[in-house]
Amino acid sequence: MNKKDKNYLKNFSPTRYNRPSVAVDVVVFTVHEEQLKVLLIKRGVPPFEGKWALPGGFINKAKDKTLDDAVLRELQEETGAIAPYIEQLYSIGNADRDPRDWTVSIAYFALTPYDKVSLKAGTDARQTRWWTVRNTKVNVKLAFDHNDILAMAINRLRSKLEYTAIAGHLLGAEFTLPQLQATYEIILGEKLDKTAFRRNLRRAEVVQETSRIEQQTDHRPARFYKFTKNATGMLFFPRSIVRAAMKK
Amino acid sequence: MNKKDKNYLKNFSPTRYNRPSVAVDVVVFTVHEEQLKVLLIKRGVPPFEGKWALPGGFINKAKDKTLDDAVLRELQEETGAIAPYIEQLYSIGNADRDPRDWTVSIAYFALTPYDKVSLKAGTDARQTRWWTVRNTKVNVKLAFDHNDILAMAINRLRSKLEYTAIAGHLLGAEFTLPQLQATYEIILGEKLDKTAFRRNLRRAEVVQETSRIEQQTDHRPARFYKFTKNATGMLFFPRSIVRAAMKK
DNA sequence: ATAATAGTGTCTCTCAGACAATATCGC
DNA sequence: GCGATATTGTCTGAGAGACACTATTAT
Repeated sequence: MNKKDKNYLKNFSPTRYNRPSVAVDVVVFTVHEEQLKVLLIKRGVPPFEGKWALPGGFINKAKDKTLDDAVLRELQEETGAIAPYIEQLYSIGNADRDPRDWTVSIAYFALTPYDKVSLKAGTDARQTRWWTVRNTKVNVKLAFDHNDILAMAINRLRSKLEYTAIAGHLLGAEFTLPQLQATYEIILGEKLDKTAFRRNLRRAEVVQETSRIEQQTDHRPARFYKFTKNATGMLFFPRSIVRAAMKK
Repeated sequence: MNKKDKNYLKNFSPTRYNRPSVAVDVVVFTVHEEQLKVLLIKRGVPPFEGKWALPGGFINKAKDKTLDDAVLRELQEETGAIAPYIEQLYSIGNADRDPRDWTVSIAYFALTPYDKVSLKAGTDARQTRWWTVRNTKVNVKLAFDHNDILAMAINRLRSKLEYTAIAGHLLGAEFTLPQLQATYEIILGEKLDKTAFRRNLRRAEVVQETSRIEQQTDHRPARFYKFTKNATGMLFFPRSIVRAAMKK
């Protein structure tokens, strides 16, 4: 920073301009009981009091150094959840989406295994629970434009499954290949070919055998696998892992 | 909105909380003289006075109804450009990127034919000009974290060429197939196979013949084509149009 | 042995990439 | 015709999708 900049900053007032509000919202997904689920909270304060909404809230300049900090903080505060995978989704901003003010929401989407989230029934009247996703919707009208954000997140999730292994973040550290394939099928809503699925996994070198085998099945037990790298989110397939989904 | 909401809003003060600043920035690309170019402006005021930067600026709640409004307004005000294709890129927000304040920037990227932009040398000291992109960079250190945003935009542009026809927005309404292929090759930095390129275009049904033919060439003249739909940005290929680029 | 699911082998048909052949302009 | 580039045709190897076959558990 040069001298002129310094001088300018001395006279700069951060509150001089009329600013929009800035919030972050998170779409947290999991898969449980053969269904794709999304984490929602019931709002305890206006506006939209009593309506279900995505977890989120306003940036706190004192607590948050970055946008990502804000997302993790809100998620922790509102749901107690720590999602192993988070990525930015889209930003929406306009004069009408929040009755209080011109508001920008930076939306994120996150993936977590079902059993990593313990929904403590908050001390206040607020409720948190998983809602089943059907097609690109939940069966409830959400606060603000959160139905739109949810639909976007679902589309992003589906298209990312085409060429990444991020669905692994919905399972535990070790998983069987039938489990992994079932996860893909649940989210995509269609059956995949076993041979092609495994061939693609093998070629992409994203999973590796463990010595562990399923116990007490009434059929041939499956072997457990784990992902090869820490950065599961960055596991790209050389070709689409679910080509079938691209057909139609 | 219910009664309780209304009552709440009456007492709501938009300036009560300490908010971050919100800006939009645009990475405008074109192709000219066999090179990918990006539109930059020289800053006329602190901070980073005299440094080159992406066009952009703060949201104006009075003038802008939406984020997209803000982008188009800033682009028009600062460069006189009207880009036929704009999409949101990414949002960056933290305490350090702008010395004035905790700032969120919502970055966009845009495509335009070279001759659609007339760079009027602004009445103030501000300069605007096209800079050549080499690899994922321009040969200058930009203000703020704009080098990072630029790199992101270039990567997004390249990967979008794999499966969409958006490069068409860099050309005029009518273009020859060799021109279109050359545009892809310039941006991707590698030669593409002519047969495969045309076969993919044909299968995707994204272009259609016109009756116009090149004039005064010293070789066989090429036919002009146009895109089949208005929404050129949404032209998806059933397969990657430039498979070669995925090899390596 | 049977039921049930895990895991593998293999065939076929499509298609990407390579390259050759042909077409059409100015000179 | 010649040089240059546009446009089309064809061959070949790789790989996706389909489906049959083998493996391993409990009963």
